[in-house]
Amino acid sequence: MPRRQQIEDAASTLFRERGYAATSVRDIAHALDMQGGSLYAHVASKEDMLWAIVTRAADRFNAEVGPIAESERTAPDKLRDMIRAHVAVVTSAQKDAAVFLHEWRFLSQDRREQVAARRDNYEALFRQAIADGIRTGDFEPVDPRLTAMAILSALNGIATWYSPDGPLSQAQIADQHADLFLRALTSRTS
Amino acid sequence: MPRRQQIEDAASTLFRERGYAATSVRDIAHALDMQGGSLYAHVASKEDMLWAIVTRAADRFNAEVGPIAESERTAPDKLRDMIRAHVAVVTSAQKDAAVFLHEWRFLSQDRREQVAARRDNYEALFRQAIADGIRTGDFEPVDPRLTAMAILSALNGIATWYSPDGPLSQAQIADQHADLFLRALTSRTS
DNA sequence: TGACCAGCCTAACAATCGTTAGTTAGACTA
DNA sequence: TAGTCTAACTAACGATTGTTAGGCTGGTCA
Repeated sequence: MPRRQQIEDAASTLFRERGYAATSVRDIAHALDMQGGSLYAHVASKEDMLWAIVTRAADRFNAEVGPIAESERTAPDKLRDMIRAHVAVVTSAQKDAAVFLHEWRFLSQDRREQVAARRDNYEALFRQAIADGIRTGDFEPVDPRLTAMAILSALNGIATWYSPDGPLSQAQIADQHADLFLRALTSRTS
Repeated sequence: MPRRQQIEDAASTLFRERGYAATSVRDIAHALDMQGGSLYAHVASKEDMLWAIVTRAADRFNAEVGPIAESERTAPDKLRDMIRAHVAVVTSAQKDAAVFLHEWRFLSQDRREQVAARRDNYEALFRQAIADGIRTGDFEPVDPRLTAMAILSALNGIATWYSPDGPLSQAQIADQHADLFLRALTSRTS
């Protein structure tokens, strides 16, 4: 594994455990048996490491969920698979996802704005799927914005407590969440 | 308002905006037109301010939701009101709630353990209500632990985006969430 | 063999951190 | 009036922060 990625991985671990502001450059270097200053042969700044992790995670979410959102199928089927894909990213790239979700506010202003924009686009995929389902009558007439936020908050919360050693597998967690929210959305007067 | 509480309020604002680790004691003092060292006439340490905010928020949640959880009524009615009460705290004590939810990990180990224990007790109220509803046949046979976590993650997420100036009132947000999750839980073969 | 190069080291920088100590000005109280 | 309390100040402490500069080492390639 290239050195640069080892550094980002170590940074991701520590940023997740202690938070960005409470993690020193020397902490990251020490995790790799290096000296603090040596990091700067590979990285321009501390914020660059955070930026790399955040974009990496954002790319993952878009890559996994985007194609599903753009596919042609009924809203319930689509939303179910979007939820599953989102959970898959949260659990399989857990460290990056957690850093992405909680530490992005420590980026510089313009980078922070980029993240906010990407995040809004991403949330719009869920809003749109929900709105489509309401239009076709598959879903109850809920507020798409509020509901999308509720779903994503619940799914993102998984990053906080999930453990690969836990009693529930990735797939079980994903399916149970998908079931829960589809039951919440699906009209019962069908 | 007593000076001590003014300090905690200013600290709550800044801890929420910038995070605990990225907020200096001098920042807090400056927000009150004081000098950094002057704070220590009122507060023993920076961590003490965080501790005060965190316990204050935890007390609020227990005070509002606890009595409902202990009351005697059907599971759906109980859970609906628990959700409403939780949302009411999140929206009305937003700053404290956000600090409680995101910054408690910066406490010392024993205090952190106290918070973790209280948090687990609190989540158990929701787990229990869900389990009761399943036993009586009012709710679908979901995993109570996972479902409680999903609900609380969604409700806590409100602290991130809620604004009193937004288009939705506290009550609307609370009701829509309650509706959503009760629909998700309520068996349709009734 | 000799030049090159990535990878890491040491040492230091200016700034900022949480915290302490000693002091001062004004308001209450005996 | 003298004494005490409150709330703030200034100045400094040792430690740690992100970052930079310059030097050393081991292997790669001509």
